[in-house]
Amino acid sequence: MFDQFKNKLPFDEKHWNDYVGYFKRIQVPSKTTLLQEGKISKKVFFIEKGCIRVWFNNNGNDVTFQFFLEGDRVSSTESFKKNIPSIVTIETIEPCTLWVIGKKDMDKMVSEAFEIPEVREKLIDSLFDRNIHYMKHCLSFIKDTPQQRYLNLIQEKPQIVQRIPQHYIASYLGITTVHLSRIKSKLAREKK
Amino acid sequence: MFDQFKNKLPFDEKHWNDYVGYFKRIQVPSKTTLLQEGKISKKVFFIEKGCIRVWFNNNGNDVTFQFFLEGDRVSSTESFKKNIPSIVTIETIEPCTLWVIGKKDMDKMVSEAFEIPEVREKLIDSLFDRNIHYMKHCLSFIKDTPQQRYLNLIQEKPQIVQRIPQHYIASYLGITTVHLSRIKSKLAREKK
DNA sequence: GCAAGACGATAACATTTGTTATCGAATGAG
DNA sequence: CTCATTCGATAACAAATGTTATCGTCTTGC
Repeated sequence: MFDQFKNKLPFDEKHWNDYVGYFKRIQVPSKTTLLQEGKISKKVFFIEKGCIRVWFNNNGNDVTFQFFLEGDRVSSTESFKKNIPSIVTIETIEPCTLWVIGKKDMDKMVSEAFEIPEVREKLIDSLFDRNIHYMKHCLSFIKDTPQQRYLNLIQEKPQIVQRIPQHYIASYLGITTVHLSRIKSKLAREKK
Repeated sequence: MFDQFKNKLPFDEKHWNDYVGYFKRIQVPSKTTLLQEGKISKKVFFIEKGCIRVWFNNNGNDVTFQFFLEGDRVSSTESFKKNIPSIVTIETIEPCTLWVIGKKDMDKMVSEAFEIPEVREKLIDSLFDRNIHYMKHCLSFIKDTPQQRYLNLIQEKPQIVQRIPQHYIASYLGITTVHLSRIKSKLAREKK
């Protein structure tokens, strides 16, 4: 059942039995807050079913920063790692089935993983990959129009556009719902 | 003389003598390309004097992504780490005095640093810090107006606004030079 | 020192994006 | 099932931002 998260876990397939007991399966309704902004993150979530968004509070109106779907790992990484208050809120969008692991267990896993050179290398690589991902995300805001960003999103994560309420997508793209609506209708018109 | 880079180097102060020979001091004129987009990065630069920008090629017009000043370390991190073609170009803005280290030496330093737990921890922390930095940079494009981003830049790196040509700053902020000019004159008017 | 080009300010106009309001369809609680 | 609420589309208008062009100043190479 962990097939889904294989490449998101800091250990090798053959060690599953050692660690599987660390994880707890939970079900939560939609709009559940998994981590509140300002709190210190003590858990990491793996999504078996459902979707989640991570958002920032920008004096009152929320700014959606990332979406997560089945097979993804979700946490406020920096809060979790450094024991500092999270700057983001983590919230379910749909009813979710999640696997949860606590900080102590996760830390144990990670530190043991670090003893194995190739696993260590994989973990560090994933940090670099995250960096590259964020860089490109930034860049997209500088060089692309909102319409282009919307098209990119459709291309890269088509499920998101289908499953997720439009106002979350608009805030993710950095525009208003009205403008997103305009973009959609313009694209539909051009398609004909 | 390495005081300037103390916290950017992957080893402890007391090991300087072991490594100092790896670095070469060079002087280059302004507008020198230190790494061309598409090439694989084999060097890391440390700025003793001068400033540098990192930019993306966006079909013809360049998009400045980051500025670096005295004391900063500059490289195309992902290209350097993974031996893949760089997506960015690194270019001097002013005549620069730099310290350069090649990949083989750098790798040696890093792998040795990883044997020392507290240095390893520091290195990994810095990867997380980079992540947080990029996240916040992204976020700024979603939630702030160009004027606010300009004010942030003045606050965080006042030197940049003073030393760096305006068209680079405009592209860094994601706006045109004309618009930056408007923002500046508007701010000047309001100040009076 | 001079000429060519780079740089920054500004204006006029065009386009994009935000704001507010309205409407109908979809959704969810009871 | 029904009513209240949420969600998405659309319109009219306002504000922000881009485009193009012009001008004067400042660099820079020669």
